[in-house]
Amino acid sequence: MTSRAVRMTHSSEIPEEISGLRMTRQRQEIYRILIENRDHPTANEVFMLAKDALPNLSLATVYNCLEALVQHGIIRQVNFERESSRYCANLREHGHFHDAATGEIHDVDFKPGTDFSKFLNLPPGAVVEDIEITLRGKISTN
Amino acid sequence: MTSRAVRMTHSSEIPEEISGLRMTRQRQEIYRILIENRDHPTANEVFMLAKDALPNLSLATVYNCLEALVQHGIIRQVNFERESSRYCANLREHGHFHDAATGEIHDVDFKPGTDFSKFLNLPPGAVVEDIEITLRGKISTN
DNA sequence: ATCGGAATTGGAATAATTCTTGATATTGTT
DNA sequence: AACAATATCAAGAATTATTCCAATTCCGAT
Repeated sequence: MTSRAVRMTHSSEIPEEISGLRMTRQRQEIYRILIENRDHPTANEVFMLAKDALPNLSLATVYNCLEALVQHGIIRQVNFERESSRYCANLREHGHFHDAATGEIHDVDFKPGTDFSKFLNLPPGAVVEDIEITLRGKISTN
Repeated sequence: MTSRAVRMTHSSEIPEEISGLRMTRQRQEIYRILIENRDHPTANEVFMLAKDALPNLSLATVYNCLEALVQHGIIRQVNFERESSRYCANLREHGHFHDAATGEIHDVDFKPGTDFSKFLNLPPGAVVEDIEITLRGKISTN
């Protein structure tokens, strides 16, 4: 009873393979870190978090793994301004709110059934494949 | 009869000063290029376009000028993925549509009166200062 | 005309990411 | 199980956009 996309291993919660991508120890660990760590870490932050499980991991490998996971639609890459890329295991369609005061990034879900392109004057013939919504502001605590 | 924000020079269409920023020859030229050139050029593209009017302009100056213009709200900086920053003299609130096939970037106006934050589940207390909408797709010609 | 602060220049420095290469590991095939 | 083919990994070099820095140069106010 192996599902089409995912094959489970006996020893771990993370499958051996996800949507055609072989889940090596490095990829598993990096994916696990992103699942447990929802604050949109950078490649370097992932690298540091992974180091104690995989002491001789290299940063290049972190980049390779993140790239592979992104390419296979397993995680998302998030860019804000010209800062380092951040990575995110939340695959729901969502935007990001950047708290200018703390630097924190919060996921922002779209209210169900919202079609943003309805509110935009798109160029004629435009077919939208992807929409990215990023908000900047602060969180007032009063 | 000098207006508060803008003082005109006799020889050019571009004011000597805009919202408190002294418009030097370099800043004028760079601003002029962005007004005439609505395809969101990069700093380097601006540099090349400005070279014949200002032969000994340096790229660092282009970056300085663009930064000054952005800081004073005279132009906008636009980032897409991890590509070079692009610059844009269109100050209307708008998003960007990236044609994946041609690489072109089209401005996308918001339909009047649209409040996008109404369709987002923002974190409690969030005060939105800025919203950025970027679409990716292609333009079908049939 | 002079003085001081701002702007410009050119080159060096930085930082994130990508590339390269050789070593290892994994898979499919016999 | 052995082998070849392929994929992955590690380490460091290379790249690219951007920023920094120090030395002029420019401009406006006195």
